Amino acid sequence: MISARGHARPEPQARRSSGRPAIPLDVIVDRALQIVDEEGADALSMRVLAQRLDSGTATLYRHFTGRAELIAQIVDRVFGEAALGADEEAPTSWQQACQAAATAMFAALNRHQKVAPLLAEQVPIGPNAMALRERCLAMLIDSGFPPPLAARAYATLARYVLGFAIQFSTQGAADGRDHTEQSALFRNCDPSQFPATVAVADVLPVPLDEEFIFGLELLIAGLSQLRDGG
Amino acid sequence: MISARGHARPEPQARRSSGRPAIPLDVIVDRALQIVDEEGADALSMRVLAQRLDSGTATLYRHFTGRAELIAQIVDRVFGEAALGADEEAPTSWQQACQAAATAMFAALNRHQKVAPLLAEQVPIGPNAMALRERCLAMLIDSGFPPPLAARAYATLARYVLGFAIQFSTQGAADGRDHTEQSALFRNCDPSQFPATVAVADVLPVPLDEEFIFGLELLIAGLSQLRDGG
DNA sequence: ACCTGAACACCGTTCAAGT
DNA sequence: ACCTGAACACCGTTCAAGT
Repeated sequence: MISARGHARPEPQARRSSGRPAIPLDVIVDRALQIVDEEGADALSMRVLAQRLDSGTATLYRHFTGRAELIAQIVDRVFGEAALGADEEAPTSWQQACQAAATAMFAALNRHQKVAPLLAEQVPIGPNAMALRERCLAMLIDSGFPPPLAARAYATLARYVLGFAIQFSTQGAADGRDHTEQSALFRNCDPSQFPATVAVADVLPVPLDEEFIFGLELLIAGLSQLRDGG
Repeated sequence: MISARGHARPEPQARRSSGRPAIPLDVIVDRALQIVDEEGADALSMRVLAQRLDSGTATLYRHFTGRAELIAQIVDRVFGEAALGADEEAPTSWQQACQAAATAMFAALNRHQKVAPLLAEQVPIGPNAMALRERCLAMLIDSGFPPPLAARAYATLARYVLGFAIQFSTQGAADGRDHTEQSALFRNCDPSQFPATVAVADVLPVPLDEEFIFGLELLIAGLSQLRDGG
């Protein structure tokens, strides 16, 4: 309330007329991620993004060379969240560290379910993605993994997380098929044609995070054997 | 050459004028897959597909309710190839059967590298995908896996393959970054900022199929332990 | 200097009109 | 009955013209 109407600038934050208060890049990426979260990746067009920012499409091309770069920044923001999540715990073993990192990435992609398909469009080389990869690889090497094994371990874990995260984007999506609906679909198969499918559908739905942990522990257990001289 | 000019129909196979020789659905899907293979998923538009078939976009909507259904059929065709590949070997253990199935799917997606992102758009429920899942689940249950374990095992393997296959679509793609170029990119990182990344990049590139087998064997070894009472 | 409306060449989808 | 041109409401991207 201090000097609320003191040396006020003309039009404190009016409707973004023709001044130069360029929109900060963070705000653009925030809004873009928001659109993806709320309405899906298909809903993110340069036009609607510009509109949400009270701007024009041409203005966006001042910040990004094109849609691909915008998407790269959205993806890297999610990697940033994953890095934060992985930091929360102080692991005492490389097994715990791997589990924490993979789970943090999984959680970040869970929070932003519609982002996963965007990961398929390009190899993540944003700063947050680079930092996260470096941290994981360094941790593995420090834990006694020879570099070739560390490389394979990281690649395997990363792709496992990605494969799982993609499942998010097809659940509760536009086609309205979520995880439990999907198991209902399998349960209603012709039992004479698909007996095994029906049998496991009866035992489903398994929560997705439980399915994720299941395979993650398999991989980590396998890595343990390899490292300790399998 | 028998009666080559006998009771010839008018215009043997001329330029698809206004007759009713409806284009067989297989041909449409063939052509669509061909476009995806050759020019990428983005190049597959209803317009260019119609053009390649000497037809119009509206005609396509007689065979498919929309683009989504066309894509579903393309995806299921690839599952069909995977099923054929898995059939080629007569496995003697569930471990071999899992390896064969996952490898066949991997190989099919390798042959059709640009198809992988399409898998992210919907849960595969085409006939070939259903049949492959049924076969795998039945094989696991027959091998003594309790249904809940079989369900998790299948989900884990399926998502692992998908996560790996997606990597295909980003290599050699429009951005011209392939697997070896990518490792070169990592090798050229700032070594003081990314020492571990540079260290493993020196030891790369690992062929993608070797990376794939590495994690696959980890998963199968882990499943063995679980089933035989871990 | 920075922003913008309007254009260009595309999309998926639909429908009245043709044969 | 089946096919089709042309339209509708969108895209990403660019550029001359505004302030």
